Amino acid sequence: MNRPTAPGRASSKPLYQVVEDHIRGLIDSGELVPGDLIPSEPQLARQLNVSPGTAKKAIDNLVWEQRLYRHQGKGTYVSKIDFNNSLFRFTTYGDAAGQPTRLHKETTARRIEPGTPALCSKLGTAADAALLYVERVGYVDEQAVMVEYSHWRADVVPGLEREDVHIPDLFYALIVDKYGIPVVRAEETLTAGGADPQTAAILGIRPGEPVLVLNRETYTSNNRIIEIRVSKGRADRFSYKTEIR
Amino acid sequence: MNRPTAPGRASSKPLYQVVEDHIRGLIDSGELVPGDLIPSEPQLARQLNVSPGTAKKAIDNLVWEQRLYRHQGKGTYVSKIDFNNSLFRFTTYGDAAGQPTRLHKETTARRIEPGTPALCSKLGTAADAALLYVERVGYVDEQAVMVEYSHWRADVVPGLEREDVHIPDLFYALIVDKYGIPVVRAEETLTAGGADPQTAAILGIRPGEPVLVLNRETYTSNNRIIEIRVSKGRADRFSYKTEIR
DNA sequence: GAGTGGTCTAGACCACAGC
DNA sequence: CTGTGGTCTAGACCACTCA
Repeated sequence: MNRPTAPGRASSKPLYQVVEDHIRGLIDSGELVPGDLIPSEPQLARQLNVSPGTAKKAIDNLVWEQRLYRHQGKGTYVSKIDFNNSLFRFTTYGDAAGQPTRLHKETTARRIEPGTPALCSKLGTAADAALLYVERVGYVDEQAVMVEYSHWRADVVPGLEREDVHIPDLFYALIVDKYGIPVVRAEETLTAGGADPQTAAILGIRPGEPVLVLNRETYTSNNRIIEIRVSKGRADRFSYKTEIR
Repeated sequence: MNRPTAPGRASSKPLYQVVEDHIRGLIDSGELVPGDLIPSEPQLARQLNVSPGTAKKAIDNLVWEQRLYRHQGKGTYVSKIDFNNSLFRFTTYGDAAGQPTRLHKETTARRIEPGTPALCSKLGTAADAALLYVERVGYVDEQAVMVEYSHWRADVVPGLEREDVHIPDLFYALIVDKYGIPVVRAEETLTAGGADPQTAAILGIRPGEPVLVLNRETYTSNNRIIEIRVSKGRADRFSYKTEIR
């Protein structure tokens, strides 16, 4: 029907990239949200007039990028965000064995309060808009090892300020399941700092002692930020490991 | 010659993984070192009795893992280690613009000295072996922002203790070029800590003030460690950023 | 059994590098 | 010119999931 290696025109882009862009568009536009099933390989191939192998290669690339995942016999889905990739992965540092002990979080404060101009600007709200503030403490073996200070757009999580709404360890499960808000990605910046008095009191260290500081901005569809979070952890209990090649 | 989808026997491993393992073996054994050209796709296919497409897929995977890189028209090579992937990437934090200012390093001390038992054990030497100690300071705009304390197996870098041997900013270029030692990979662990007196004096901060601490172990062929390094950087000048999806 | 992805083959033509 | 990797096609059979 159409010439095998015929690029649409003007040489230009490989066909599999056209397919990739098509899928990426469906995701970025919000037409497909995390957890959705995408069209099957043969369907995509027919829709975009390419061979099945080319459609497969496009999907392969997006699977590599972790934007999609496959399930043999069922289909290919849009990835859900995986906070196990967070830089704030816990590693039992001082403990004898090297196994990653479970971190348990408790909500220690939550309220609606007016946001600072900086926060509101990033969240894309009016400069004096009310925000939901949530403070949570992470424990390992009864010992407080981290604190997180989190600000949300109050309009996207109505009712969450009520004390009787339980916040699970995996905050985002609640957001996705209860509010149906697609959490698409997050950006994290890791650095070190001295403990402020509040943090020091919670973690049981002296003010000024070193802590790891993680800033996170969480995004929903259309590149909108819905949460800004600062986490601080005891330096003797957190570290991050990689391999360079 | 052999049945198309016939797995060697016992169902077992996909053919492209067999090819991957073969190449990985060549690399890990030191038979191929970083920079070497690997056999071409058709050659690999013939050697291992698979179709060219399968060989290509195996190479694709290894390229994705960054163990190989392709150069169209020339061939496929074994990757050189890329320390730009280091967690200690510099980000001009306090500076107005966001451009990554260049970090300049100077060697401030080097000598042969007996290693501690812990160091010698990791480096695989006798418990009291002499090690090469190198101390370097990193500057940005004349300001010291990081220090690195490094220990090397003295036997692999003979003569490096002499003051007249210039150490370039990219230490590893010297190791690879002058000594021909393949630097294969490195492991890094990032955490925070308080500045020790020596570090504090160099960085111009008060002892105990927070610094980012990066531990690195550098590997050559056959999984042998040749260097153990600790880097400490001013917390207000270093950070590490990622995206979670 | 129908549909999905997973593996594998066997070719085609193109673009680039180096002689 | 030859050899390399880069793209693309058109099929085969297998393994899994679900109705």
